Amino acid sequence: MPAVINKSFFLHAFGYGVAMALLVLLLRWLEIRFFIFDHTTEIYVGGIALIFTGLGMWLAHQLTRPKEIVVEKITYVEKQEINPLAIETTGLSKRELEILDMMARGMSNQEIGDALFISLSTVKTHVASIFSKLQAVRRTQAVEIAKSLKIIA
Amino acid sequence: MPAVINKSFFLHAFGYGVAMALLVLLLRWLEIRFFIFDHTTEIYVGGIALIFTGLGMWLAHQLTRPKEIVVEKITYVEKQEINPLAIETTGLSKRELEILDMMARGMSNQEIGDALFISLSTVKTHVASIFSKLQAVRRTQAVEIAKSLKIIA
DNA sequence: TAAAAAATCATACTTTGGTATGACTCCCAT
DNA sequence: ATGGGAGTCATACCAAAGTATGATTTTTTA
Repeated sequence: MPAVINKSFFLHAFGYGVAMALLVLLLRWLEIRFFIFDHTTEIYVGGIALIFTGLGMWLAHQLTRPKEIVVEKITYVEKQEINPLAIETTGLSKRELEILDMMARGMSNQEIGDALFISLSTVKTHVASIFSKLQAVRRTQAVEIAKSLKIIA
Repeated sequence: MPAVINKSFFLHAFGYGVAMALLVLLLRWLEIRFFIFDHTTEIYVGGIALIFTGLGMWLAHQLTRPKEIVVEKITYVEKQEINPLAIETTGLSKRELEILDMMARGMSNQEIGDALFISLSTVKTHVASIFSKLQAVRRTQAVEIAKSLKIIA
């Protein structure tokens, strides 16, 4: 709506201009009818008026145009954020999430176990649980799913 | 802004009315001077031109007064683009890159072989070559390295 | 055209990954 | 207090992944 306001305003303003011109012409015409003046001068003057009105508008437009432009730059950076809601949905526990993250970094089960001071068996159990919850059958697949779900970065 | 448009429009309309009245008076005055004091037509026309130029400029000014703000929204989206130069550096062949991409999508060696109509052995050979070139020892690691190098998306 | 690089396949072997099952402890919530 | 979830560990087995080596064919390139 606000976009067409100016347009309608312009139409109204133009309408006023036209109305004014018509009124002047009407007055002139009435005058002519009484005093029998030179028609050509009136028409000539009317044309001059119209032309210079347009010229004035164009001039003003040319003069004020650079001032009207306000540039607002908005920068959106798509972050690789995690989605806590998605984590809730999958039902992954804190430990599982931790191990999933380490898997995504290319660590082996043994390395994960060593880093977390837990046995390889435990890691395997967690991994199996992760696969189950993410409906994956391979760790690379689990990582891919997790990333697509924004569970991990 | 849109709420005050109608109000300001009426003010403008009133302004137009006053302007019209003044204009008519001015024209009358010029006319009187033209006929009574017998000035040249050039002066009359020149006056008309000046007046209507001013009118046009005023009109244009009125039209552009609600300072139309041009909002230029520039959106930067950080794309996960691939870096061809990095691929060059690693020396990965076209086939290896293809297989690396499939690995990243969680596919097994067998699945990759089936998809590319090549044997499991060939896939393994390619995978081994990929690991060597990316200095990885596991596929999850290779994928992580490849992604960090922007070799794959 | 000959050498190099890429792509293919195979066989044998080791390592890691993944599945299944069962069990133990701890915590907290009904 | 007790059942259930979370975390832990183990054993056993099979599948998949990864390593090593060698070979053939195709394609590229110097």
